[in-house]
Amino acid sequence: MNIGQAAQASGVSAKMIRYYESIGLIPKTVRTEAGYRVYSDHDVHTLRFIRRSRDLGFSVEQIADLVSLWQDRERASKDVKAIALEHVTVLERKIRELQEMASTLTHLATNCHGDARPHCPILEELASDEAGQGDFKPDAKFGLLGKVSAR
Amino acid sequence: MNIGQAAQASGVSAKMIRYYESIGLIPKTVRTEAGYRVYSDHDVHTLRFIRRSRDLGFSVEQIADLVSLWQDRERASKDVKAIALEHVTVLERKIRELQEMASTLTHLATNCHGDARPHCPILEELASDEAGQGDFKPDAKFGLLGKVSAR
DNA sequence: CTTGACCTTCCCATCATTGGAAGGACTAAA
DNA sequence: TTTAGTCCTTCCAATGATGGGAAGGTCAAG
Repeated sequence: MNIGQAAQASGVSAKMIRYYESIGLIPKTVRTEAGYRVYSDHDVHTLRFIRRSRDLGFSVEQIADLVSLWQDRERASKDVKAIALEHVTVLERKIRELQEMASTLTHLATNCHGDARPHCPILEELASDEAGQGDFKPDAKFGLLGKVSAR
Repeated sequence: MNIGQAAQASGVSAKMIRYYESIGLIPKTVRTEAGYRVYSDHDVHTLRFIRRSRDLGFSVEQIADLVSLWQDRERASKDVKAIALEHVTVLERKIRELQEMASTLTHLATNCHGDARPHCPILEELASDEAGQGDFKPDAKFGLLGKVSAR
């Protein structure tokens, strides 16, 4: 099976398959004489596992751990559970941060007439000198907005 | 006031102030003879407005619009409200996506013994051939995970 | 033998932010 | 006045996961 077919069968784009190979998430495949990558059903199964993990928001690093646990028949289920729960913690923090933003904005928008006049509580809040959200400090890098999931 | 002081006073890092200037979010400042950027209290006020907007998860592009509305005494509050509500919509979608991930994972983790034995429903789910989450497809680029807010 | 669909590698862009290097400017103390 | 230390400058790179696209090789069908 070529990379395109493996992509279709797994739901992981050919681009990403090559990327995952380049970073070592999946092993280098066999190649045809012409240099084409060749995939087995087993490889597709692994790719699907990876896609599922991405859909649940796991990072590539976590996925690497999950894949290796998956392939380890001696694994302890607590190791898997720990990764999952750790991720849940992160997800919940992000959810709370987003909810705080949304509720603040919803509140401000509710108090904004939304007409042709210039008076606007939203701008007033953004421009106010007070602390506003107080100590609200999302985790720096890749904290709240932006990429939440793949695909 | 130098850039470092403006950074402290506004809560926007010196790095980001230079960046915002480079992309045109804020105008180029006056410079001293030696090339140092000089900031006024008014500039700091604008920077604080920007930081607040970032804290609420607005993109730089949206912030540019907000700043220009802020500085426009003829603005219509409905234009501001539209930006805010549009953003709320996006936030709420992300929240739903994250909640879906979290609840799926929590459910799976609940059914996982989390002991030294290898049996693990989490891995089983990730490895299963069924659709699993069905048509769950977060918006591609910067969909759900990752950067949710600045700072 | 040509056409079109596929594959290869390589580089670039995204988004906001941080880090660091190399070098100049300024300030306070010796 | 020299020196140390802190600030400033610009420029380049990395982050994380992904897509876009160019330039060129391969393959199957007509």
